[in-house]
Amino acid sequence: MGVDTESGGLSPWHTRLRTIQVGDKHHGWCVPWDQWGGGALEILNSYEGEFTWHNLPHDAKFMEIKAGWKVPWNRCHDTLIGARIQDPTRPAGLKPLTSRLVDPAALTGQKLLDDGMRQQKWTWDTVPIDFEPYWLYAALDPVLNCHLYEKIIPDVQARFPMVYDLEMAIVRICSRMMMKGMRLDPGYIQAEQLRLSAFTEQAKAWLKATYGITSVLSAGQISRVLTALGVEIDAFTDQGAPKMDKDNLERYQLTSGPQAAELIRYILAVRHAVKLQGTYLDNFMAMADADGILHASINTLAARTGRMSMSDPNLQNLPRDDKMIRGSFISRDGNVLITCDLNQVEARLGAHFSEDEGLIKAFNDADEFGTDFFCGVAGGIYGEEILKKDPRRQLTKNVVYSSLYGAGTRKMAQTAGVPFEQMQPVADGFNATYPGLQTTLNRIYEEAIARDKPYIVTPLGRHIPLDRDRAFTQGLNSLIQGHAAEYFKICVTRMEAAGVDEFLLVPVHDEIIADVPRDQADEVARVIEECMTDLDGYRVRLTAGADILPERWQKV
DNA sequence: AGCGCGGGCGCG
DNA sequence: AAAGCGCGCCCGCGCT
Repeated sequence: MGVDTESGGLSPWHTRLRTIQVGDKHHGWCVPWDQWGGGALEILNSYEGEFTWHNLPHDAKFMEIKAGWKVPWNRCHDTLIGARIQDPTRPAGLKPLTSRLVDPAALTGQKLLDDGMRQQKWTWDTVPIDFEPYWLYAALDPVLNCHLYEKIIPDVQARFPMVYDLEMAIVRICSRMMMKGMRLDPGYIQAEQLRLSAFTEQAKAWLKATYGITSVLSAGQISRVLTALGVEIDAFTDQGAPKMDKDNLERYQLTSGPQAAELIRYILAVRHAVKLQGTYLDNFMAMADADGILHASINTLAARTGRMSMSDPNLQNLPRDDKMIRGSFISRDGNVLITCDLNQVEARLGAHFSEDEGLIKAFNDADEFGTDFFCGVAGGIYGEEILKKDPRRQLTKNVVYSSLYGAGTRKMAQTAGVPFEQMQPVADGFNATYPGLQTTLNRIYEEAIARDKPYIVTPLGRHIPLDRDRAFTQGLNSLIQGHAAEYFKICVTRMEAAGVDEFLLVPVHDEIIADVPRDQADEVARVIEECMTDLDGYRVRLTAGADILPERWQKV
């Protein structure tokens, strides 16, 4: 049975459920929730077979929160998940997908509905349920979904069985995280908003009065003023516009006179303040529910590598070093927040996949003797003991990570902030001492481009497509990032099996945040660490470290 | 007014 | 021969 819902908007905490639709390959029913909701639930409850959805976690929120219906996860399929496993780069919306895989006519209804809504200025909340294109194509959705099911799910279950099982488990666990949501501290946020806007207003007034600059993001305005102040602009975007990003402005700041330097200092400070307030604080408040809980959306299969993404708002890119933004999130009463992240998981998987004896030994030594991995690697390159404060350690670290990402020596030097000539011997020394990574990088590239459409295969059997003209830089990184993503997802399913899934809040690529009653914190932190640890499944250990945060999402 | 894009910037 | 990977959100800008 195919199931779908229509609502007034995307968030069940801000909009209403309007219809529940059910259907099979030949019939679809569109049931208005207000009038006949009980009937729809009757249908769902009396059915004992398997359900198919397109973007189950989205509908699950409305079904559980608005309809009070418990999703029978073990009887549910998701054709969106299946489609993204088949090909993560293909448009995966219900209608584009159906038109491609089943019948081109699937797209025609969308246009009628769009035109009608535009003409009448209807939104998803106000379009009348009896507007024919609305109910007609709502009822069609579960029908299309049943056709899609046949094209996608058996194929995915046959070709990617472990990946599909893992992704369906993650959809279930992350749905629970979304419904739980994160608790905000509104007083704290408001105070920070006021502090930031006081600065921004004063600085903007100064920029306008002194230089006529009305926007700190306008490259045109800024470059004109800098030029007038004697700065020679020498960096440009692909389109030929003056490049006014942070790196270049900081460069001009160092080489220009005091006036230009002061101007740049203000521009960067305002940009930073605007970013913090606009991207983060304002959105936190705007998107919170009536109880001050923020239910950010998790896309469990967003990136082609299998990574998750988040939106509305994205909680995976909160500033890390400045504690202010993360401080907006607090534990529930009587609870503490726990964060647990995998230790250097990409570098460890790089060592694992490279099969390089030196890199593997460097990790094993570091784990066994509690020493620093990068000091060990640097020691191998330079043939002498390297201490943690030695600048050669940082250079080595840059070379290791850049290599995992397929960067060339030029980019390595740029990232490290050193001249090319200084980076070259380090890169050469690394490749001579630890040749496995280069060999693996080349092998993966050759294997991938030998295929009709280039792709790599992860240990779980996931296919990650590569762009042919970028395959060299994507290849090894896709394998590492892709397996890190699926390993992390496996860890999360272990947490569910261990019974701590009820505490989980947010997945951040290699880190999980949890909200735990204070008296269970030590025990849960230990369990989560254990779920993220694998001591013998790889050529190096995969380990994790948990921190208990007494109040806010801030390391102490 | 709404849309798409480029540029910019936050994270892992 | 040499080649940084993956996201989401904000604003300015040109276009419709």
